[in-house]
Amino acid sequence: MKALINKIKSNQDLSLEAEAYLYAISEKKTFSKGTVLIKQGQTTVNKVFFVLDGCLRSYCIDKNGKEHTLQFGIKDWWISDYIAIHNNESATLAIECLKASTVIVFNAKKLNNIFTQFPEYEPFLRNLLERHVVSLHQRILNQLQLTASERYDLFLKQYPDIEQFTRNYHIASYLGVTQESLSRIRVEKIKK
Amino acid sequence: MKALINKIKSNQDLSLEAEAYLYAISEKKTFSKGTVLIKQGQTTVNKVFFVLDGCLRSYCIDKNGKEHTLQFGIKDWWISDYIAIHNNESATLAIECLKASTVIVFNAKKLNNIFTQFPEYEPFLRNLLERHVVSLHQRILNQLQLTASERYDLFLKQYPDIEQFTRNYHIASYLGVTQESLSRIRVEKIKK
DNA sequence: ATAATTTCTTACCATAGGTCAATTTTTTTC
DNA sequence: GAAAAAAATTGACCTATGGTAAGAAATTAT
Repeated sequence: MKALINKIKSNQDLSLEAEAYLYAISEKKTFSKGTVLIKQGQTTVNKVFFVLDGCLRSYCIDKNGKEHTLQFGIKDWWISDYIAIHNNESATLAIECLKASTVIVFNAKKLNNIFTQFPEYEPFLRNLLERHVVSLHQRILNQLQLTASERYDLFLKQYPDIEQFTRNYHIASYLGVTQESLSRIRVEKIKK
Repeated sequence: MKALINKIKSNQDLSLEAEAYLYAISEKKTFSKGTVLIKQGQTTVNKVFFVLDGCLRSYCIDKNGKEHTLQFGIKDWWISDYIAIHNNESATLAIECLKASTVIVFNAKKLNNIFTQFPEYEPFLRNLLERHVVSLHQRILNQLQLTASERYDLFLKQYPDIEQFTRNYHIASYLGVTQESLSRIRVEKIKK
């Protein structure tokens, strides 16, 4: 939790009250590998996670039973089902721990109300959202213009240590290829 | 401009000073079809556009000379090269008018500074960014799980009137297929 | 309106990536 | 650490989409 507070403080001041409130609406928790934090289809999504340590993944299962990974959540990242929260609908995504992970669990509504009481948090969130938008723009452009192999290279650069925690099909479903294709791509890379 | 002010006011109050400032940092302009508002590679991007009327498009040209459309900007949408603005680098995208368009042009820096003087704008922007993030999440998931034909169907639902303004290759490059493939998809649809 | 230009369609072939199934390898469980 | 389960690889084949090129159609410019 201190990690998050310090992160915010590195960019702006924070009153003691504001800091206290953040503690009040959150809870540090550790989950074992395989724990499902949000289940696709559950009727309400009211939690947002800040990752202190470990590795989470958000994904959906389509009508054919195939998984598609939207995001990996590693140290210092936020993860949740923002589609469900924002549209106030049942969970479109599942979130699971790919390894034992320590996260700060926030109540989504309380976190969203923090701004009415402590507008001082606004710049922090604005910056966070902006960076998120930019990274999503980048991801879409990459998906449009790069081959599967190039996307895999980029992925390894962006998440240099993640392969220890993920199964190949996690990465494949993030890149938008089958696990078999990713396997072949990996073989090609080794050859070179 | 009134349209934008009213939009903000529909969700919150706005002081007269704050309203006046918004006028001060913006300028309503009309551009003819084909006008390039941002050129890919230009050294600085310092403008953000709010579309009052018309249709814009942001896209990039890759190393093979192929275009990839990131976004269409229609009535009431914001459009710019947020990648460049946020990373403070030269333009990664181009923005052009697909038809004669009236937009409000904002200075990006001044728009970003508006919050230090008028924090009352924060909730509006936060909401805007959140919705944007959610729609980008949706787009990524769609790209991962839908076929080109399904993505086209969805596109037509999301932008019911846009085909009047766009060339087929604009849409194809947004969906991530070649213009020839889109042409074939369209033929299949007519058959059914 | 007519000519020039751009865009769209279509036919043919090429290819990246998908599917399925068998086998090997790795990871988990007891 | 052995057995069971899960994941990764591999091969054979398949399919959706891409590439090319030429002609048709639509749009734009004169």
